[in-house]
Amino acid sequence: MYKKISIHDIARQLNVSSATVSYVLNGKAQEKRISAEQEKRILAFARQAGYRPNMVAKSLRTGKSKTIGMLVEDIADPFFSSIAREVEKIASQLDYKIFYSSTENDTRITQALIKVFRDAQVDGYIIAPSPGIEEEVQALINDQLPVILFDRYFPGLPTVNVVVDNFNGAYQASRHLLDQGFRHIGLVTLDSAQVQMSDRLAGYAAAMGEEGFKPRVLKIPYRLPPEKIAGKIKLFIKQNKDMNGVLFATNYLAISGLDAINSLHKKIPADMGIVGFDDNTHFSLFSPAVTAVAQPVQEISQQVMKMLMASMTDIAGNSRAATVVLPTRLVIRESSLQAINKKYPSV
Amino acid sequence: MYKKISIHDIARQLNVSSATVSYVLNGKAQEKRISAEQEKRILAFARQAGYRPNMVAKSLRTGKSKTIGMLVEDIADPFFSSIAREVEKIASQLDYKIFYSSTENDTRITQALIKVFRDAQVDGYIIAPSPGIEEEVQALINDQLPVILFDRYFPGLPTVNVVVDNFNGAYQASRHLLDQGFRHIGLVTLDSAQVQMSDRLAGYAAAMGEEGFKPRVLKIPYRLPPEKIAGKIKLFIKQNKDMNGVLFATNYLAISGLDAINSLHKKIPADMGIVGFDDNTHFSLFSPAVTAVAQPVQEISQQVMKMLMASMTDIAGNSRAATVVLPTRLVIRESSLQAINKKYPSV
DNA sequence: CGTTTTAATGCAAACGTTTGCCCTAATAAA
DNA sequence: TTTATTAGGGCAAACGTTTGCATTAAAACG
Repeated sequence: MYKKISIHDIARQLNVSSATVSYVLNGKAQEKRISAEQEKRILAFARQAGYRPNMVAKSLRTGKSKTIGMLVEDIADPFFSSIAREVEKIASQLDYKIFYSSTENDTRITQALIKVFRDAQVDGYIIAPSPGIEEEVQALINDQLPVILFDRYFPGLPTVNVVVDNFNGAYQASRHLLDQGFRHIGLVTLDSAQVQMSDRLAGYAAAMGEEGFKPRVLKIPYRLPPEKIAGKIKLFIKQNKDMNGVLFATNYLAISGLDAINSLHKKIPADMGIVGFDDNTHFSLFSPAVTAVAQPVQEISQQVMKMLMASMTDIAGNSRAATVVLPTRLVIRESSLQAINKKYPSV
Repeated sequence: MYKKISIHDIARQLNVSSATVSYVLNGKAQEKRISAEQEKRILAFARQAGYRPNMVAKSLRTGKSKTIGMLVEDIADPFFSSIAREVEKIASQLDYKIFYSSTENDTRITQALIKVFRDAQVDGYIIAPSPGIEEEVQALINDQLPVILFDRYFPGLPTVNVVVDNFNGAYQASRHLLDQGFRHIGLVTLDSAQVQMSDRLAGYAAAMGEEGFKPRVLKIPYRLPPEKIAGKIKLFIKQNKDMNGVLFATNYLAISGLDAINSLHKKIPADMGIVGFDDNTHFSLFSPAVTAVAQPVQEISQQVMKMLMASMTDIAGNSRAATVVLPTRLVIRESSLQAINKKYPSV
């Protein structure tokens, strides 16, 4: 195995101490009053010898790893992977590396992953928390470790959170369907008590309430395979004969929902108007194109990184709990346009 | 800041040496003949004290980081993100963590990222190489570092590669279009000399050759925004009036292509049959559903990890260069069915 | 009873950095 | 001429492990 050159090797070759080399290489020559001449020599030698610092040793000594641990629900989910992409871009500019892992929204898995990150001494945590990890998150806070939660959070914990306005997103989507003349609207959501889901439910319910309609909600268990989801949705539709609109609370529920509606030979939007939560690159290519509540991926990522960097540079624990709420954007496409409007398919 | 307990702390408390503690904690008690009694004591104490090893220190001493660096073209691309997902799953079972980064298929970026990984002392590299990084890859090989290339590779380099049979994939797709009666078929591909692309081109050309047709190829420059891509494709179609079939060499080219064809008001597949390379969860929901050459994501990931682990456990440099070629699967949907077949839309 | 073996453990170096403190010579101040 | 200062840099500990090489006491051997 090849051998990398160390700071000591440089020191020996140049007859200086490794301290001097270290100072120079860290740009502290001035501050430490190393002569300009030495500085040149050392820099030149290091460059020519292809010196590369050993980050591991550096980490051991400084306690900083220049690494961030990021926990998402599923890195293959387009929402999370596009956030990961943006976060990575910003992180690399700031000279940070990222460990990603998928939690599958599972408590045990998430707990284990947090442990792994701790062992690896990551400098900061970016987490889309799964249910039941309040204690672990609290422990991170207690240990003064920088943590940002995103997409959802625990209302009781003093964390820094970055989320979208789920209530309004769902409210607007529901209002839009109502305004388009769909009166009997159902909500297909996850059987989850997580805040992002209950907010969406509340937003939907609020809009229904305004019209004096009572909500009809289908809650799908987590980790159900797509066919089963479609099956449940079919049943839901059959059991609500007069339902002529559906709001889907997540990306993949909408996908399964489309399947279900198609297989019932209902026409969208003639027979049923639909809106999905969380936009998708492909929704515009579906036929009909699917209306969706778009999340500002780039802003979310930027806020996450901004808040994380703030937490990391703050004098330990100085960063206050806070929740950044970003607006969603309703992207109106064909799937939610009432027949009367379809004469002008300008969208 | 809180302070984690170290092996020395345990040793002190228990009046043993840190060596003993280390042995016990690493399961070498037997081998090092630590008495069963001591073993119990130490294990019990460590557990109760919540001891967690410092991976950084461990890495420094052993030279192993239990970390893998993975370079993909774009983590937000569903193909790469789903591979990342599988790889992560296997890796975590093997107790490895993963750094992912997106190269954007850019030489400079990739070079920089490889440097970052080297500095971080990753134990192995999984790379979807961008053009122009032959030297860096060769350098990794020279330094006996475990490297697996996937999706594409450099035919000249003695690396371990995991790819799909791009030639046959494209050949079968082209044959399928021909067999469905589409005679004048174009290929929309990337302006890239990378092996996966040239293989797809060759497969397409071979099928055309069998029928005595001459290929018509549109090469799209890298990193062109979707609208521009669509524009070029429109032009391509206009300039080839008799063209009635198109094979798209990548996922996102197909997406832009659909846009282009729609805006020209051509009907798929009546006016034009199409097939995309690389399947997508949503292709089945498009209207018409899009035929695609599916890549075996799971197998790719498994092979990648298998080969990587083999490289890592081999006595340095013992792992021979090899190229694992996995078959693709043509998923036939409506977009490639000639009118005559559409009477039986059984697919 | 002297000599080997073996069982059970300890010592301390090493991994490559960073950093608080020390040292020496020369210059400036008094 | 003393005494402070300053410039320029070196020493060595420390970060938390792992591991080659002792070391010691008891047991086994001859």
